[in-house]
Amino acid sequence: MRITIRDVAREAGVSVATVSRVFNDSGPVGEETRQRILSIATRLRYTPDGAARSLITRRTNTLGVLLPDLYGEFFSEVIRGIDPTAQRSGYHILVSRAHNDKREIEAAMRAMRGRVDGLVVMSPDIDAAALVANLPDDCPVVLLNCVVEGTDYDSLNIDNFGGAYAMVTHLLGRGHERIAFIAGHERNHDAAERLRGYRAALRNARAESKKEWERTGDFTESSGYRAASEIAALSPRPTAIFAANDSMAIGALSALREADLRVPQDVAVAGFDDIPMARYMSPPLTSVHVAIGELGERATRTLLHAIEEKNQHAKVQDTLPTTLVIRQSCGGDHRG
Amino acid sequence: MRITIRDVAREAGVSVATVSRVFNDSGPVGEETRQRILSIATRLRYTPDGAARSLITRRTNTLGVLLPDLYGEFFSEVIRGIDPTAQRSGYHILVSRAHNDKREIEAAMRAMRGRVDGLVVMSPDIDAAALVANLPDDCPVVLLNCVVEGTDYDSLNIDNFGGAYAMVTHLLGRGHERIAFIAGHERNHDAAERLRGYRAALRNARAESKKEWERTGDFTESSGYRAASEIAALSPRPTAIFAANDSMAIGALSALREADLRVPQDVAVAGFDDIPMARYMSPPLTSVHVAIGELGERATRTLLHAIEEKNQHAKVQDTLPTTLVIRQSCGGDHRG
DNA sequence: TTGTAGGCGTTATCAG
DNA sequence: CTGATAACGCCTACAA
Repeated sequence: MRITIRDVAREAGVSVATVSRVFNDSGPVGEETRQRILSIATRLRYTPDGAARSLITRRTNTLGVLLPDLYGEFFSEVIRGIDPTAQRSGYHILVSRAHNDKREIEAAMRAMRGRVDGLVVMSPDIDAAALVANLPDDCPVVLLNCVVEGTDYDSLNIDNFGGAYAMVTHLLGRGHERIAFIAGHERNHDAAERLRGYRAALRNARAESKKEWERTGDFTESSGYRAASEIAALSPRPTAIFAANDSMAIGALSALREADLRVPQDVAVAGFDDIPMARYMSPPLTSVHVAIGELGERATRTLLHAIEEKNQHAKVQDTLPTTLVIRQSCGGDHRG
Repeated sequence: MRITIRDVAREAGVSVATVSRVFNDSGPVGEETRQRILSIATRLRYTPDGAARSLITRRTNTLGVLLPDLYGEFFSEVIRGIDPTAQRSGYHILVSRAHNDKREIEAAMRAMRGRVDGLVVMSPDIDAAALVANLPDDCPVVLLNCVVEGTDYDSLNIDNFGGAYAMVTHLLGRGHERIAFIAGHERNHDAAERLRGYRAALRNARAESKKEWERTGDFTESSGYRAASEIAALSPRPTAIFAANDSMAIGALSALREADLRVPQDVAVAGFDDIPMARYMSPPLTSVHVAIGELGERATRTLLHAIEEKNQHAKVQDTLPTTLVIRQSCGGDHRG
């Protein structure tokens, strides 16, 4: 049998109102009474029932987090940014994964409705704004890495374009004239932006570009491996390979090694994300650094703010900057 | 203004009871009435309020997941096993992270109380059974990778001992006589078991063992790097290094490369976990494979079962087997 | 400083 | 097949 506020009240010889006041600091209570109630409550192991409380409070103290079926470091780092931030403000997080399927995501959002005070939605493939339209107006939402037009929603994106642009510019500066690119799915927003950055940098520098230098992978090591194998067989062979994420870059390193090509002497390699493992690759991997944890943290802060303001605030679209991390896989510090 | 079951009932000209029956299949409703209610509900975008529902149902349809501050693939893979399994049975997951600090974990568990129908607790450092004692008896719990004695709780562990034992035996079989080990924190249960497996295999084979061959890391690449650097400087130098997880093994590969030692000719390297990236290392990393996703999935199944049975079932302690994956970092298939 | 009582949105138990 | 109505556990005016 679950013990309720009434049990505590009876035991303490007071009314439920007084016990409630103690647990919410919501009114004056005699110091002696408060202590008695508190000690009885812990003895009875009483904890207010969340459901009952939020029924009347209209607050669940829970943040919904909707993530795509991503794998690897990205997932854990985002959560690592979100959870502590939420906890500090007294919120729990309800996590849900959904494949990038419109129906599935809508189902997930519907299921969250009424169970959360706000939502962080990460859906790099689908037009998230359309999905979010299913939510009640009073449920604050922050869009993470989403395709979003207009200023109706708070949103946070990575500077994918800028990061890719900078990396290609760097490679050009090192004298590379044939730079290949391993892209992600074109439906994926991050992937598309990185590809756009690659193309723009080549175009602006009036550098050569060829269709066959662009290969498409799916962010996994194996797809990077395959793409790099194909690139290595081209002639003339590109002198640099830029992969749209580190996992694919690592797959590429593996493929080049098997093709008996030296990195960076024969082919330079660069990745995107700068996962912790990047620096331990052989050779250490040059990459575009993304502060994934900070992404989660900032999204959470924005969401908490929206909740405070009852969603009546000016929405803000923000972009998280990226930085180049130059290591030996593209020649490193000691120019070679 | 939030729309409730009453709004739907009024609009449809029926009582709330009927609407409720439609949404729960909990009684006979005229087909025509049902359709009318359904269409009105979707038009009004009505969704039952979770709080109110679970107040009377005594079910939250939510599973709590308490994880330590782990990072990398492990985290995402566990969730990847848990979430779909939970979703299929109509459950959400409430995720909480806690450092391996007794107070913090207790706080997290207290906060979950009343908000979840069951709990998956992963706490490899602390005696979880003691912590769980704080929960009400009627809240089913599954312990993941926990130090647990007795049979009072459902629990699931990785065969850390067996995996380490098998790997060391394999290395001995390849002729290695000086095998070093990079351990994890000794407080960590998984780490401790892997160390125990290493020692037992050496002892049972009457192979030499030295205190200086055992180094302690913390499961990060950098700690593996440091430990391997030290090991490389020993003389006589060990001919094999077995790291308690892949991240440390990868750090070790990096250190050996910088010390101009060839892998596997000068020093063989093996890891534990077999993360996806392992096969793309240079050289491809030999490892002990752990089906992390399956770990999450099985834990969830067990928990769902416990919830069905109202926790009145016979508790089961289970162990997930591991398998050796031999790649080139320890000589590979082509014996060398 | 404390108690009383109404209601939050649902489901469940009865009658009809 | 359908409709009242009493819970569920808690918060919060309002009254004392």
